[in-house]
Amino acid sequence: MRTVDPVRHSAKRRHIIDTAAGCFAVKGFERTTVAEICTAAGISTGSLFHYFPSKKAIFRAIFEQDGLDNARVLSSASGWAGVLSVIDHLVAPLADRAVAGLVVELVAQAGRDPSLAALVVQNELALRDGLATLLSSCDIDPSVPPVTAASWIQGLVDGLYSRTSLDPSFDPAEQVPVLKQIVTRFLRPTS
Amino acid sequence: MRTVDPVRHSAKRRHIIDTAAGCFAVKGFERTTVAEICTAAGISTGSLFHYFPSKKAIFRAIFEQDGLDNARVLSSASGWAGVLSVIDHLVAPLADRAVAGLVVELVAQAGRDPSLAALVVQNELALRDGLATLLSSCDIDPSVPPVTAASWIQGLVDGLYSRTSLDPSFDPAEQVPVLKQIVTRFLRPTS
DNA sequence: GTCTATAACTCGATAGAC
DNA sequence: GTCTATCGAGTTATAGAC
Repeated sequence: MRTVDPVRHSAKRRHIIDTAAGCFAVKGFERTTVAEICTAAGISTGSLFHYFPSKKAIFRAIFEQDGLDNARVLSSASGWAGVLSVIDHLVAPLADRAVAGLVVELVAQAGRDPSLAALVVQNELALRDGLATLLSSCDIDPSVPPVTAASWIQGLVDGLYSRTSLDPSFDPAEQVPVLKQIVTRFLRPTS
Repeated sequence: MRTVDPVRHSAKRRHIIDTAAGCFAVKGFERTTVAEICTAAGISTGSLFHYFPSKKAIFRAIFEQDGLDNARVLSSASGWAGVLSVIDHLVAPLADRAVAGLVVELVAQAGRDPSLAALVVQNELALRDGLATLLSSCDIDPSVPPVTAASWIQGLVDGLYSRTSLDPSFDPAEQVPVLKQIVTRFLRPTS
């Protein structure tokens, strides 16, 4: 008889990931202690290490989850409206301004951990190719190759994150429509 | 009577800055030793510390120099051609792909050094405002505020750096014309 | 906790420009 | 003669091994 409910297990895992992401975003990776994550998540350290072997593993899991989320959103998107919905999904985390700091932490840690860097590259390429496939089915300017278009959508999203973290007067929520306008004028100049 | 030649002095300073920037770009800040910088620059450690009080000061000076360069280019630019020339200047460092790693180092160090972070913010805002002033004198879409347009040009340049460091198949030199096309379609949709 | 290796930084001396 | 640029061995702090 198995007493473990796989649904509960992954829900709890997800809860720890989300809580830890919030901590890392605010305080950075090194400065966040495992004890803080446990307190914030309302669990014991023993319980946490039942789900993750190390603090690094939690950090890594955040971005594995991110890759899975992107894949899910991509698979349920279609047409030009789908492209815009993927953009919405990519920028949604910025509703909490601190996540711009989380990305900074990611890049910093990736510089010190090649396997984390490999995960980042893998996620980026998967997103690029998924977006490119989606764009192929849209009525976009035929002079722009879909992979180029996809890369630049990623680049614009990167720019939104970068501006948010570097310019205190830059309000990402207010700038999302501008981002979509730029994408639209680039890829569908006549519409 | 002054025996110091200010031209020679600043030329040597500049030489050290450029050499160190190359080292930092390749190996990162912590992993490059001042001995390596000295060897690369063809000077002794004693000489290096005659020009800079610390290794951190050299790193900081790279971005102070960058801010000065940007200000110089901005002041000699005018009209739409000036906007494009500023973009050329901003992306020029990517001719050496390793500099994408230098900005990663900058972000990582800024996270640990508030005074460096302050310098970064100051440079970003100065560039934004300089670009906005330049754009005000251009014939751009009046529905886009110049400060918004300037921020997004910075965002696109950030995106180019970010894609270059994250996607090995992304060739920045080849993508610069695309960047300009995006900016043009965004700000001058009719031309 | 102690030890060692490494790397940032110091200092006194020297050479040469004015 | 004075003042500056240069040198490089020496000092000290620290990070990692055991």
